[in-house]
Amino acid sequence: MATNYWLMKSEPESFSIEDLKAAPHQTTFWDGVRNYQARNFMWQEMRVGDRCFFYHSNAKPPGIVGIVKVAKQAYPDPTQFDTQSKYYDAKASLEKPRWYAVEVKLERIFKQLLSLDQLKSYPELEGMTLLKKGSRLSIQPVSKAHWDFVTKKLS
DNA sequence: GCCAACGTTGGC
DNA sequence: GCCAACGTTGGC
Repeated sequence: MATNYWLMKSEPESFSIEDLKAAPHQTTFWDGVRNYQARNFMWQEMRVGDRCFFYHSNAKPPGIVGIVKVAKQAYPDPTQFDTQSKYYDAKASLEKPRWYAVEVKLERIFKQLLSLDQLKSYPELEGMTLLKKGSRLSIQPVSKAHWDFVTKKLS
């Protein structure tokens, strides 16, 4: 099956790409996603080996900072069952989990980030979900053309 | 810290 | 099933 491309947002203050670098096996479980569209992408479309841009949101400046790879297919997010967690969801049950997430592994950190301003400046990236007005989706698909363009800029 | 855009919840 | 109220995201 063809590899798909994605973009995943994280606020560096809660989890940065440096945190991922320092994590055991440079791998992390992408828990805490509580948006159905984002969940559906992880749960139903992401496959092991898919690659994702790691995007720092709410950062100075915001931008793409690296690439991660899907290391494990989606499974139920345990934080939804944990009453101590801020991600606890009373409407979720073990029999009927609501929230799923994948594991990702660090692939590379770019020497310099590609900032949101830069991304906006390229006509080649027109139509990219990230750049659409009002787009807040934290997990989003990236077209192969856009993926190739960005990785070429950063190579 | 502000606030626009968006998603979710719950009363009716 | 509508929609107002509320909460969240995320750039600025």
